[in-house]
Amino acid sequence: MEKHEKMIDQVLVHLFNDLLRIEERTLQKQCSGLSMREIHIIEAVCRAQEDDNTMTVLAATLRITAGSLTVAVSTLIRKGYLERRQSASDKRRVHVLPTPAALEVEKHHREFHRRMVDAVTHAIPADQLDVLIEGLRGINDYFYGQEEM
Amino acid sequence: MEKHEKMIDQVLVHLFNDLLRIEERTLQKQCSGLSMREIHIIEAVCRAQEDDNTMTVLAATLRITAGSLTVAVSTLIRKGYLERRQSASDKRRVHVLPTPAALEVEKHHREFHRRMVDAVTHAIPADQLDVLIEGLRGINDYFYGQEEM
DNA sequence: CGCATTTATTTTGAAAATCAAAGCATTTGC
DNA sequence: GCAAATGCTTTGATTTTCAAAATAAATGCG
Repeated sequence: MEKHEKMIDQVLVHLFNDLLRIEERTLQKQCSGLSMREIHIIEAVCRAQEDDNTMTVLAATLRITAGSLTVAVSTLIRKGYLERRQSASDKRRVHVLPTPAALEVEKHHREFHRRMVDAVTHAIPADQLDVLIEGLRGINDYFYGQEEM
Repeated sequence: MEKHEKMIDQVLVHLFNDLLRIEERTLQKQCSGLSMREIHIIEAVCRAQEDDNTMTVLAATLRITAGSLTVAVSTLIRKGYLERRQSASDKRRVHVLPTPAALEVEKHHREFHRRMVDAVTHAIPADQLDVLIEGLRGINDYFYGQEEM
């Protein structure tokens, strides 16, 4: 690979692998007693739209089985981060809701993301930001355009 | 967040999360019978320099304990992907080596990376690649500069 | 309506991943 | 040489995960 390509590969794989790891460590430091999987579940619950917070939808979002999610949600309820509420219109459905403790976790999470984005916008001159954005959008489109790659 | 910032966040977190997932799915399709952890271990073994393929070094690279690696390597040996070889100069050390089957897995892996990089270089005009790389390097520096964030 | 089917979730049982701590063998340093 | 350090494996326990079975509710069709 050429120099440019090496750099891109480096960034795609190692930087972003590490970013995820740093995110994990940062959040776990602030949310002691929670595994990363649990933090992700809390995140998904907090971000879910009204009516997209059922077990099946959340499990699909998190890409785990509903059975796995049931177990995880149960322990998060025991730990005081989530609540179950049966749907009134369809009693089979269970809506999962965040407690204030969960919202606090999500606040840390959003704060982390904001700082990450700040790091980018400060790393590049404003007039080149557009170019960067365009490039990123290209990558985005490419990959979402052919997931079966 | 502004539009730009949303885009950056989207790319940093979701795209690259998804990329890792796509990579996993692609490789697992081609290397049936291997878990993602196993594929990562094979990758690390294939890429390790001579003498960096000992248990302790590999475990550090993979960020798992030596104990976990011992178990995983044992099953990969049983499956025919790896070999153990005791160091002649220091009999405590164990070098882990890939079999031809492992090299084949790694070939798929490199091929995936090459296509990923191609996707990027095709998505962005060559003259703008530098800006992108500079931005990414900025992220890199920022995060490695304050890992204790 | 009433019964079969589908849908949403939980439970169960088992497998895999992981770790910390203990154990073993070898090397290093004094 | 002997104590301490090093490199690795084993052990025992915990966590995560899944597939499949079980449960319960809704839907559809005759």
